[in-house]
Amino acid sequence: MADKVQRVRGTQDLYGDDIARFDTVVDAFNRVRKLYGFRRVDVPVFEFTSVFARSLGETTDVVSKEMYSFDDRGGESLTLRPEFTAGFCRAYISNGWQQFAPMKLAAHGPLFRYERPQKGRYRQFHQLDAEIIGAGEPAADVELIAMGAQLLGELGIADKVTLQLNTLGDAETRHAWRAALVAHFRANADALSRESVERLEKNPLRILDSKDATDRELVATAPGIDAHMTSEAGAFFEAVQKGLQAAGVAFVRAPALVRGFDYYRHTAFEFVTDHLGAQGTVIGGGRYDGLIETMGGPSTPAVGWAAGIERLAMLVAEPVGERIEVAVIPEEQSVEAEAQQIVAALRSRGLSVAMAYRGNAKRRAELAAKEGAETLLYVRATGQAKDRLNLSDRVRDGEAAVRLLKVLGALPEQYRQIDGDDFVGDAVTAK
RNA sequence: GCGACCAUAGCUCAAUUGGUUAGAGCGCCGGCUUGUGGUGCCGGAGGUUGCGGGUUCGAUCCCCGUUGGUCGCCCCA
Repeated sequence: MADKVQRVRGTQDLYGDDIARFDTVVDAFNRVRKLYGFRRVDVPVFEFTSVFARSLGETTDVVSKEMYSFDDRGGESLTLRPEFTAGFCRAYISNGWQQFAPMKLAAHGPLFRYERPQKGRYRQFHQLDAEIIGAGEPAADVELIAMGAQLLGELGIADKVTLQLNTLGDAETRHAWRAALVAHFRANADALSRESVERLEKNPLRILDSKDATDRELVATAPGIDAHMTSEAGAFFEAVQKGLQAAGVAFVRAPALVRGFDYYRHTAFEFVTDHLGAQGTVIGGGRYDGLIETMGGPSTPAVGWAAGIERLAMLVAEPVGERIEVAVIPEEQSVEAEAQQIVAALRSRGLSVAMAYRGNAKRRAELAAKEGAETLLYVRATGQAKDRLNLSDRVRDGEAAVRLLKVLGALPEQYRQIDGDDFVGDAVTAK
């Protein structure tokens, strides 16, 4: 139905558990990136189309058919960012950030790609992103990957994820390897899947991670990169592996692991899981030493990764939702003003408070319980100030007394003489 | 861009080989009960079965189209 109120395909309305999981991931990222000295940056959600077209490669699917591009009112072609890296590099060049190099940067936010939605894949999706710009040493790769590993550990999902590591070599290595692969697959082209025949022209490295069964047989006999590695590239990869071992980061060598975008060199890695169906990569990244220079900036080595927030969110344990600490329940309308004063006092002392103000006393209590409040404070219509309040704890676990005393201490002076008898189900004495 | 499966109340699902007023639970609204309270009971609102067409005496059920969802291919984090 054309006039139906509906959201755009591939977008999400996040609420409740969904957004709680989302926040769990982002909070952990912010905690961990500080431990490693990565500074927050924020770059625009849209850039000139050329920023992405040039960096990702004009022929890649992302650029040729998945970007949200549009002309603005001034006639400029703009594009909603399909990834973070290109924007980071553009900012690095635009702002002369080489004065700060090496920079360790972190960002998170929405990205946009016009793809068919499926599990773990959306048209507006969200990523965490970490980059080290201006450091060409293998120790930078190690630090970056170690941060990813620690993030997964703090999210409690390290046991569901494996780090796959490979190298794409330097330019010379990559060239030689690519030529050998093309020769190998071309010789067996008639046994190749139709998609892989196309890939042979566009991106032959991608044949290596084809899911087609017969492709996989050819991949198994395909030449590896190691035979084509220059001694410099080999030494670099060796140093990365040694560093990871020293840092206690477990990994497996994945000789068929390649990257989607043209700009990657040397280290390539993915943290993958088999818990998410077809979209198993949870963090993916690598080194992109030539990118900033090809975009018109100074020759700058760099390495980075991106992580799918939605994918990580699906892996983390059931989150505990946000809870109200105290529910204030005025027995009837006549005491609502008084209840409002108490609510204001409690909130100003840092307690999260909800006030029930609909229906009869019974209904109000139900609404309060629904907020998940641990502590209930009833305000009665009769008696002295100290008698009008009744404080009870709904959970009644070992911490109940602590919670009750906390609320009591935050009450306005005239209410503090509340009777011990008014506490329910525990031994608190308030006097 | 390609393929498979799915589409019933706000939500999760029923409806016996196509059969007459399409049901339940939860949620929502109202009432009663309950003297420290997410209880129990009663009642109520809410559906042109995604949309359009076809077959049939008759379609939630079968067929075609369309829109949307889910999963996979592709791509990629």
